[in-house]
Amino acid sequence: MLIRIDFESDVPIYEQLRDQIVIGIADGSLKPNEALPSVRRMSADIGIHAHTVNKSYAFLRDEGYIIIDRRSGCKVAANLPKTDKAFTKAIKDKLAPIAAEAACHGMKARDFGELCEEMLEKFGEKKEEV
Amino acid sequence: MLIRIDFESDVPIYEQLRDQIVIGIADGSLKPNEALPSVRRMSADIGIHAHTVNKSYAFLRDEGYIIIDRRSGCKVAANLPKTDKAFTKAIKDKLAPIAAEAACHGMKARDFGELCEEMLEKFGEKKEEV
Amino acid sequence: MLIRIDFESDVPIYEQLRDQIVIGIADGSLKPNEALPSVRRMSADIGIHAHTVNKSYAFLRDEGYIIIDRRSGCKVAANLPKTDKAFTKAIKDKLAPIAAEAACHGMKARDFGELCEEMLEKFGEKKEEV
Amino acid sequence: MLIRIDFESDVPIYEQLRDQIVIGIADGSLKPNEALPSVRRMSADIGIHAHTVNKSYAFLRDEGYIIIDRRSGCKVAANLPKTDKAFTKAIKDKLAPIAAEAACHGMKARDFGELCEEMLEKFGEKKEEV
DNA sequence: GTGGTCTAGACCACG
DNA sequence: GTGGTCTAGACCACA
Repeated sequence: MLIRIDFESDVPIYEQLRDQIVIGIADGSLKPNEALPSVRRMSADIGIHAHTVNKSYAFLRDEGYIIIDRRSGCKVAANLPKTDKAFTKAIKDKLAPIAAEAACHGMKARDFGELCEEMLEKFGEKKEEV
Repeated sequence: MLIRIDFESDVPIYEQLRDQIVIGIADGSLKPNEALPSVRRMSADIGIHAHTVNKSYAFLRDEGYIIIDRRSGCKVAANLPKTDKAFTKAIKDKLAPIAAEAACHGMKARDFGELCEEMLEKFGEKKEEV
Repeated sequence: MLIRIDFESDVPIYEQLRDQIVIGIADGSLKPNEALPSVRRMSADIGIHAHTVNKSYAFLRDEGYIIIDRRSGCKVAANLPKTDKAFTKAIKDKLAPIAAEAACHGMKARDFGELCEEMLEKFGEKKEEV
Repeated sequence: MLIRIDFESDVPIYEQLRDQIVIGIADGSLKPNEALPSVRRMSADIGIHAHTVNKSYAFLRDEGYIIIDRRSGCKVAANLPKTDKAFTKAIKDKLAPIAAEAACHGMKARDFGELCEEMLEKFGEKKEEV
């Protein structure tokens, strides 16, 4: 699980870290029940404050991606959350501005759909390799 | 062109406004060459400071969505930017964390692709109605 | 004398007009003693307020490029101002930020000098053609 | 790094500040990777509002001169932007009105070229001293 | 009328 | 501590 943070990005570091862990789970680099590096370890590895790692982990826990156990550390949740109505709505809200940008730039609905589909497929492929 | 700002949201107001204008252009509520409300007018309408509106407009101008004409204020660009390599990459970067979330929630690539495709189609439909 | 104004530019229109007239004098499109279009005519031709043309003309007069005669209209000055110490200093001040940009972008002094020299030579060539 | 702002000038303060920082980078007063004063510090030092400094910094960032690091504030970019076609064109556009003025004042192409060359050379000399 | 600049000062997120 | 956001309101240049 390689984490790459762009310190010059306008995206907060804790959010970049959270995103990359979610991507790691999606593509199988991180498997259910697999242990995550401890907060201290992770912060040392990528050179950021433990505080910041903590924030990312807390978000991931609240979203159901990971389990934080005071004694045994963190691990990826065995049962990842499922797609439900609320989740679909949340996804749509996040997608709306991006889809609008694509539409303004003259992208065809079909092409956009395929591009999105491919992105998910890639996660699936990587997962099988692992 | 109805603008709705969520003052509770952690998304900056100027970004919400920017997003909604892009969506407005995408769905045809705002047509190329159509005039936008003046900075003062918009700020009064939605109850935010003129500075904030200004910032949104400046972003939209830099991204090629609107034109700020020295004589007459702001209007939607006649020639919206086209899809190019850089844009596709930017879109993919924005999409990645969302796609990963969907994957983690067990969404099928096919379903995600269709969901995305439908979002763009909706813009097209609304546009034709207008 | 063809005038082209970019209404979307952040450079004020009166300044664009002033600049283009100076360029016209430099390249010989406008010769000493030649009459300029009246304020009214110019404003109608390029579709801007007479007020704005007036401002440009007033600047040009103050800088010694043109003569404004209440009765006979405007004409290019017969004796254009000469290079003196004050002018050289003014030029340098305007040049400084541009030169600094060039330096930061790794441009060689020699190349920058040649680029500048060529720009002036072009004016001279056009002048001879006229 | 001494900053001098002319509050009487018609050139916006944020632009004066931006220009002076670019000049500072050009002449070596500010070296790549060197930290810039924080927004607050700079605003206190030169007696202008933090907003105004912020605007200058944002411009410099967009132009590639400085890096805004989420952790430690601002520093001069390690890899300054290079001269490309777009940059050369931008330079020419900025140079055109100045060159025209020089031509009107009877300056020889050769002299103008040398004057420009010398300006860049000065930056180089100062840089070596540092 | 328009957008742009600047100030003053509050508040927040980030690290 | 840092930069970023937002408000409030003054003032200006432009057209």
